[in-house]
Amino acid sequence: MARPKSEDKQKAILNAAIQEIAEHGVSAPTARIAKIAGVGEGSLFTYFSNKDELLNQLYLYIKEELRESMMSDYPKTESVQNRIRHAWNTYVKWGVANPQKRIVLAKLGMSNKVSEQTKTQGSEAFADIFNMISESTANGLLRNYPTSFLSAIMGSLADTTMNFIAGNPAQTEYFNNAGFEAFWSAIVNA
Amino acid sequence: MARPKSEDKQKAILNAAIQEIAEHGVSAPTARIAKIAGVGEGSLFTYFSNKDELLNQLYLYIKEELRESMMSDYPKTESVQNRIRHAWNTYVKWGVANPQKRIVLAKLGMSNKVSEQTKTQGSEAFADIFNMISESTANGLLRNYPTSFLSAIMGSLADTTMNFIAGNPAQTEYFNNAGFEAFWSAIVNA
DNA sequence: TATAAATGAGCGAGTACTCGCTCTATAGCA
DNA sequence: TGCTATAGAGCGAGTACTCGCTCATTTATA
Repeated sequence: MARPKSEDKQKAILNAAIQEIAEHGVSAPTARIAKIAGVGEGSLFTYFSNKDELLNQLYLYIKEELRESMMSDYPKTESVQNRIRHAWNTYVKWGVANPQKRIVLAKLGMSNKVSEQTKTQGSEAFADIFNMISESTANGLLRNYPTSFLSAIMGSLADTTMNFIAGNPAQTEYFNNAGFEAFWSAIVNA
Repeated sequence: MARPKSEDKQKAILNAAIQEIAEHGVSAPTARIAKIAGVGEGSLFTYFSNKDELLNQLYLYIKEELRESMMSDYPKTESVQNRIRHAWNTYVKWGVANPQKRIVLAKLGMSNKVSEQTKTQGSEAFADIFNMISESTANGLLRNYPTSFLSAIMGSLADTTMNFIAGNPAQTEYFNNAGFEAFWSAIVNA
């Protein structure tokens, strides 16, 4: 009966926010984000009730994209090592291909503008990987650490790996392999 | 011939900045920092020419304190594994004892207000550890990765460990040992 | 035509930093 | 050992600017 909201504009705002926040931090002004998105500043507030809401939505938007990247061809039937390797590879590949999104995720995570609830919601998407690790710990294949600890180790070593690839793209293969080797040795039961 | 600057006030400002930035991020207002330090806002600018300068000095201030913590009883003559373990233990201990400083270091590091030069200067203090790792790689004791990569692995695994200890202080010993075990397995030559 | 999206000037609450002033530790002198 | 001149620390109201957000108006769609 009236003018409908446009999904395109919502995404334009989110993508503009990624650009601006990657470069200038979470304090990037809404005026600038709107300008880059090609909408009026007022419109930003018809799609997001306030800036905090935008930041929380942005966090979930990026996490969801990452999830799709990692899960689209997830090899459910292969060995645990192969599945973990697949998760590692797709994560690193995504991070290298999307440096801004990776930075924004990190900045948002540290910003105390993103609520705990949002963060929890963001990790739920990765339940498959979480469960796989959990089962492998029970098997005795992996060290008997809490699953959340093993996941966090994966995250931090993958992040470190991506940082080195970002600083030296010619060595992408080398650092990806070295990183995984270190990670696997760290978690596998000796 | 005139009134001398007070080292106490300078430190009061730096410590107030730690408190405020840990809680509210690098955008914590200078007015608030000055108030908590117990000095006039104007005085803040006689000790630091602008806010960026304050942030860079703060970064070095914290790094220096960390260095002292890690190096004060560094066992130069012991085995490599013991020295690395000592570095790990003192780092984790410092981080657990100084959660705010650890957060501030992370926030500053991500903020693009701290210059590359400052960051370089901040890592120079840890040359001893860097060299030890470098020699141990040459020995064949550690995996043949770039020393900077091995150092980064240590940093990120120690950080992850501290996060888990922070969330579960009763398990301090457990996570410290588990973290080191994972770290050592990750870097030692198989 | 009724409704809601779209807009950007405008608002008030901050922001980093300045400025004119006061206060005080020291140097120099007797 | 006092006394004073002086550089510069200390201060916080003021300044120019930026921020998130609103609202009156215009535009597009069911």
